Amino acid sequence: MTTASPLSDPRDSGRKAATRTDVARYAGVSSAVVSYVLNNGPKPVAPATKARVLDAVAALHYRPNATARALKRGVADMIGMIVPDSRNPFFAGFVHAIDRAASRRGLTVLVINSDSRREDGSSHISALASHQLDGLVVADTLTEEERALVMSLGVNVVLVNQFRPDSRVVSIGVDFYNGAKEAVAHLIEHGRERVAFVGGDPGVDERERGWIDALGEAGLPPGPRVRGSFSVEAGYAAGQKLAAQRDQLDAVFVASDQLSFGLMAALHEAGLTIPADVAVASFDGSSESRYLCPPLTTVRQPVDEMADAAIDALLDTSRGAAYVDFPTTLIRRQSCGCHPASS
Amino acid sequence: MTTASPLSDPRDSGRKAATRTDVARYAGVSSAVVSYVLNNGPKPVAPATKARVLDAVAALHYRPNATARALKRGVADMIGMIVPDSRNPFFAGFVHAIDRAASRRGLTVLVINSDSRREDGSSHISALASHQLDGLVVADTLTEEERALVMSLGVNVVLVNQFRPDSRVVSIGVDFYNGAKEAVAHLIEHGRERVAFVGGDPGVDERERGWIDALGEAGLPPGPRVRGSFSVEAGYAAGQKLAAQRDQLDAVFVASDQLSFGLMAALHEAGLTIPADVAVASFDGSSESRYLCPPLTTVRQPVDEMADAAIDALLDTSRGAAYVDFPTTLIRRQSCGCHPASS
DNA sequence: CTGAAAGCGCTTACAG
DNA sequence: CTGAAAGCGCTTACAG
Repeated sequence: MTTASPLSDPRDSGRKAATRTDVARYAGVSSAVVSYVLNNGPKPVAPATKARVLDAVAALHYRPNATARALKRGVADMIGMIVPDSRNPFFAGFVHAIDRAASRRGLTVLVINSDSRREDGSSHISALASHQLDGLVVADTLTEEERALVMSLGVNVVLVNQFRPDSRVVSIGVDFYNGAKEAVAHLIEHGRERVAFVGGDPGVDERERGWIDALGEAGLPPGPRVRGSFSVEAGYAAGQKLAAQRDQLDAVFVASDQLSFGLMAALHEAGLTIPADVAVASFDGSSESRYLCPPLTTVRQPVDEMADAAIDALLDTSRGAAYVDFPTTLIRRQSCGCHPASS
Repeated sequence: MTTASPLSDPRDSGRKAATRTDVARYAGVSSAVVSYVLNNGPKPVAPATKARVLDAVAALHYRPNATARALKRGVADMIGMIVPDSRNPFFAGFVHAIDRAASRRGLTVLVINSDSRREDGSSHISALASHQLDGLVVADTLTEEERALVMSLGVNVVLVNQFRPDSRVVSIGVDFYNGAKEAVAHLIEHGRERVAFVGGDPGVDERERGWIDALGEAGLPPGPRVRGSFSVEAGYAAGQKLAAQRDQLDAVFVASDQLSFGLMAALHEAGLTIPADVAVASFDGSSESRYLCPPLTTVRQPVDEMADAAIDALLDTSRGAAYVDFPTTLIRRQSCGCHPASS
């Protein structure tokens, strides 16, 4: 049985890909010299020889085999990234930022969605690690068991956006607490006194604490609180729930843009006007937030800077465990009650 | 210089990862037998021996090296995917669907965003292909040169969602033409007579033809037409443009949900009511579309089915070049003028 | 049922 | 400046 694929260009079928040996033979040099030329070292090569090698590479359409290179060198010029769900705009943006930062350094990014692999326990993490990764970016909330596994992998790890940073590794995040506090304080400046909270699982989230404290400092009691997952659906459900108790709130602080997306849809369907009936302030600063109706006031996370720092930390192994907190920026748009700049 | 990283668990620092040889020695067998056990073949292994090997694997925390395996076998159990921008919800959904489909078959997906790598010409495609891929899913519009490169890679290729399918390979798409036609016909059923079009680059898009023909069959002339990229920003700009000539239209057919997202924001800002002033019908059926205000009427692409078919085509090399067209489904929500089901 | 050995395509220390 | 050779960690045909 031949492996010639009918899907590939007929002109190429049956023709095997050229290897370094083919190139060496064609150029009349050793395979070592081919490597020296292609890698610009570690040995110098005479210009004339180099030209011959390059000609051979072009003539044979030679493409180096990254797998063989990775096996020999021990690293694959590839970093792994674990996210809960890459469809979530916040993670989509983060993955993209990591991809750009990695790309600038000649690295490829291998992304694993844990939501589509949770069924096989933590084996997706091992599977990821088997690829000779240069490092691993974890943007997912891991169980203690998974954390232990990640630590034991022998690969550099950086945690991003964890609620509970780990003292054993580099963690990069934003100042959830003060970001949340600023947003809630802003709602209070608009005269809101019954500010609800919509967010994630109990106890782990600094944003919830920021919400309580901002209220407390203004002498206000916490409003209704709805916790769930960070999905649009959960936001929608929270919106329905809050709409049903609309007399108990005049504003909501939402822990993620994705949640706000669903929440605002539910509020609209219930006939509530934003911000007149309920003001909304959110968290993340996704690019979509600007296009919601009304445009969403949200606490921006500096995703590009965080991605850059994450890659740097991954590559610079001399750096010990540390927690790096990036500051957030409150983006004031209309959902909180601010007026459009142009009018 | 030691390579022990301060980022890894101190308990592991200095300890090198176990290899198949270590496991073999520990279990008192040959490395071949370790392979037979781990791969369930190709040779049978006595139960007692197998147990010893498994014990050794556990004791040494052995994890097979995927790179070495890929080098030896010639394939990496990995498929590549090229998308223009994984942040776009439509592509994010598609990547996710491909990831799930691949995951079910034990494959990993390596995603390349061409927008963050366009600068280096088509070298990102070669770089992708150097990883011993089992196949390549192309969800990006390629130049003729890039197409030629992809074809010459010697790797199975399937094109998804191309405006212009390629007769040389398997192409998987939806029936853009009839999907668009159905959406526009639906707007006409709502009594709209001046239906605008917002879409992509001139000439390449069957959705534009579907729009014209639906109008033509109803004896209606084409409304205003705005073309650009498929970004939210382009949709916003298109919305501003159409709002400025609001007297020339009473509906818009938009070629993608992402575009609709920006368009609706611009229409709202201009003080227009959807669907009262302008009805909107869109294309893609992203999960977000349901949460827009008002909920977006959109032509759904069966992304999961398409992803499954794409992976099947990639793996089944006996299948020749073909074009597979999936049917679309019109999802009627409120933006076209339909009333909510519940009221 | 088990093992010795070749080889996948690279890189690089070593020798010239 | 160039090359012969070892070796990265696997898989598998071949032999027992």
